Amino acid sequence: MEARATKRIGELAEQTGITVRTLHHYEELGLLVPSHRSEANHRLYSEMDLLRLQQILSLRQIGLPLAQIGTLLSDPQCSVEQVLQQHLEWLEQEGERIQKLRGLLINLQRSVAAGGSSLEQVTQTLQWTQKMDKYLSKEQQQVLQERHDAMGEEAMAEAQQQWAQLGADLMAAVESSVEPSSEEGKAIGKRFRALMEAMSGGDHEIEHAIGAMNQANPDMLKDHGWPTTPETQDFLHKAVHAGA
Amino acid sequence: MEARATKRIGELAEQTGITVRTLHHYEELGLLVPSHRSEANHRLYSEMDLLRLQQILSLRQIGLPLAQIGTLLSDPQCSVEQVLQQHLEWLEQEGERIQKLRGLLINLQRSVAAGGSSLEQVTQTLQWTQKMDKYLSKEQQQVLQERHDAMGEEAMAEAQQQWAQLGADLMAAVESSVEPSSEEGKAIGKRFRALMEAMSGGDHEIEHAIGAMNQANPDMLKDHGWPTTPETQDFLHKAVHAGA
DNA sequence: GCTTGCACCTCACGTAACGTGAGGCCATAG
DNA sequence: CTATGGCCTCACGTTACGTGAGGTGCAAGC
Repeated sequence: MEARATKRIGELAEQTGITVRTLHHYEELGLLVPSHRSEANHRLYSEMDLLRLQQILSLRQIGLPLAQIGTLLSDPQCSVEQVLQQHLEWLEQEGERIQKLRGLLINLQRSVAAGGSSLEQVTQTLQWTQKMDKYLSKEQQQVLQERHDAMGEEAMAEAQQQWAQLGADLMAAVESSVEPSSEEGKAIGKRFRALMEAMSGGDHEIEHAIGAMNQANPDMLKDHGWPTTPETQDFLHKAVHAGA
Repeated sequence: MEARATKRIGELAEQTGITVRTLHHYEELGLLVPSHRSEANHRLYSEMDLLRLQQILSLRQIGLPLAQIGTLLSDPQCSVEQVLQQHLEWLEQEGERIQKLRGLLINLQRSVAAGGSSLEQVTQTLQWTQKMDKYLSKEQQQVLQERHDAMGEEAMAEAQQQWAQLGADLMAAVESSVEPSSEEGKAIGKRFRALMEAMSGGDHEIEHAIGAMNQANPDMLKDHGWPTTPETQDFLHKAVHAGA
């Protein structure tokens, strides 16, 4: 019954492809305590120890935390399937998170390539997407993204231009006290509707969400030159209503 | 030019949805140092500070480490695109790693569902897949996996049975000093070839890799009851050669 | 006036899985 | 006799904070 422990720590480390420090660490955690010590207090590992280490490394290989491995190896009541299932779920969540970040970064790169590369540009885009996440579902975002992609360079630039022009006209109309219900007012309302529909594809939920988003934080629009005073808001609302 | 700093730390934290401790932390790192302190030594944040914090949070949102954010915000020479590109590559590597682990875990769950749920079973399977990774390319593994899947339950069980029977016969033949070149020996060789081809689909590279794998660590076979003595190895080699 | 409560302050330890020395013991090779 | 090499035991550094512990300044209620 004498289990002679022959392997020294360096050999064991080399055989299993890990470092000496890692074995030290596992001993600190109580994961793998060598069965013997030499008279010079050197660690001596037995075959059993080697087997246990192989188990540890196998479980580590799939990304299990060492604490989990410890309970798995010490507590026979611990269900292996359950641990695996749990870990798998964790992995899938991590995967989703990574993919989400990846998508975000790719979008960001496109935006940087298109616009400026300055930090402010990046921050703007990021805050914008953050708001998008808050107000629009993934499907709705995808719809917008697809419509955006389908437009092409020049169409985008033109739309941009038309929004800017509409904003200026709206501001001027309010400035010169035009009636929202007048022909001029209704024309502005119709132009707004047209641009909005071109953007959302006529999806009213999307339009509503965008409205809420813009209402909640006007700075985003203001930074793009769109008027955000209560008067312009009110005018636009009435003009759209009158033009319908 | 008097930039009055009005927001206290609690308000700033609430407005931006982070904790007070996080703001403390950012100050320790030098990421966000409030522009003023009250006479009671309370932190007072200005609008500029708020903007900087929003930048920090935006960059944090995409998973950038705080140190990177710090250099981005302080060193104007630091290229934003480059950092983004680098981070994207990092993310993709992480994603691959996660997917690989996910696949491993799913395979493992199937194996556990099929065989026993004991820890030893899991470790065996893991070590086996590890060796597979070492000796076979992804494509080769996929070929094996597909053939495995295509076989179905009973066919697998039968193959398993045939391998076991062949192992026993091989051992018995060596035991009773049968000549490898005899009809009985050649029969064993042919049975071996047949089973091997059924497994690999006739791919010689795969067969060679499996041979190397088994040669390098005989324990895997031994644990399945396959004879691994030099004599049986030798007999099998000659018998296959004679039967060809 | 005293106490309570609240927002704030400054340490300082804990987290996961080791890496990386620092300083010392023991044994063998030159 | 010393130089090297393997081993030993601390012990700090890493990431982005969480979580107290113990103290201070300020307003309100008793």
